Amino acid sequence: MILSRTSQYAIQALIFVATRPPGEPVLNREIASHLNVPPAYLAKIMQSLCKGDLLYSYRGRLGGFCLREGAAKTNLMQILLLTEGASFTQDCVLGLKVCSDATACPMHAKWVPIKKKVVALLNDQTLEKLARAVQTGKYRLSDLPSSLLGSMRRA
Amino acid sequence: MILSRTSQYAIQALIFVATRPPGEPVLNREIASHLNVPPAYLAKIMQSLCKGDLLYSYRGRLGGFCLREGAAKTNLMQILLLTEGASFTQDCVLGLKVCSDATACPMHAKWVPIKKKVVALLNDQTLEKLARAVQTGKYRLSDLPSSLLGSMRRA
DNA sequence: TGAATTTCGGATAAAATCCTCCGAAAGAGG
DNA sequence: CCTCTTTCGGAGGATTTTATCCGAAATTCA
Repeated sequence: MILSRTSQYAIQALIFVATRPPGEPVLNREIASHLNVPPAYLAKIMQSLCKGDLLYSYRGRLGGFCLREGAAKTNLMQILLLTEGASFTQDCVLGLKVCSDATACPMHAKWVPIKKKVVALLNDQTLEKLARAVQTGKYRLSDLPSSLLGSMRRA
Repeated sequence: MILSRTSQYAIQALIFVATRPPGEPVLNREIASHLNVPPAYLAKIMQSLCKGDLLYSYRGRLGGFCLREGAAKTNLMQILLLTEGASFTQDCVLGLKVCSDATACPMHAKWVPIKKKVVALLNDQTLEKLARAVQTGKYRLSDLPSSLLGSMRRA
């Protein structure tokens, strides 16, 4: 409904790294298997997150990825700017090239307040917060073991 | 940020047809040129809207597309069910296969209320309402003439 | 009947997104 | 030094989405 797979993988991976002790590099392989995501594809995404200055990468043994200093304060909006591009929250819902308060599509007036809420939420949710939510055990990043899948789907 | 091009074209086209006198078929060609949308592609979309029981189609001279009786009361959610599929509002923001109140991703709790607002809006906006908004002249469906484009972009 | 017009249906092309592969570079440890 | 491990970078494949084309069927009108 909203995010590309690339964005979803990027956010998941960053949260996962944020749950790990800072300074200890996490392997791409480890992240991918924990998130159940294609490793080779994730590797590309991790690369772009390095270029976006969110991660450090280290090669060789003891290599892997670490959050950059301060990156724990990164919010989802900043991540999505990297993965979805700047027009992410700017585009018109109906796809008009120009749609502003001055001249708008028929959804504009009702849509803008909702979009503002979405943007506010994305700005508010930092890796730190999200990682903590996972660490408490109340929320999760990985898929459920298939043995539990049947019972949970119905919930 | 939210809708596929197909969905955007579908909604635009339906609103446009809804602004025209009911019972007078509107040509695909006319819709496409007014919305500035690829005609051959729009034709496919119109076809699927016919199969989704939103439109009638007539072939030959005096042919074209009309809203089905009662279709003016169609809301955007119903249209998107046709164009995006049923999972449109059900999928997890972070892409987890299972994400419910019982076992959720770390965004779930904050995301659900916003999603509810989006769904409520989509349910509330009918073709009738949207067409009327266009007819008053306050809102528009077509792109701006390029002569005005420069001044409006800045608004 | 025949000509013109329009949608229908299927095949196909183009572009974007998602994903894989592989050699090279860099680092760790023996 | 060599070997092993990891990310890097570029090329390429697969799938989905977006878009085009064309012959056939239906309809109108002369």
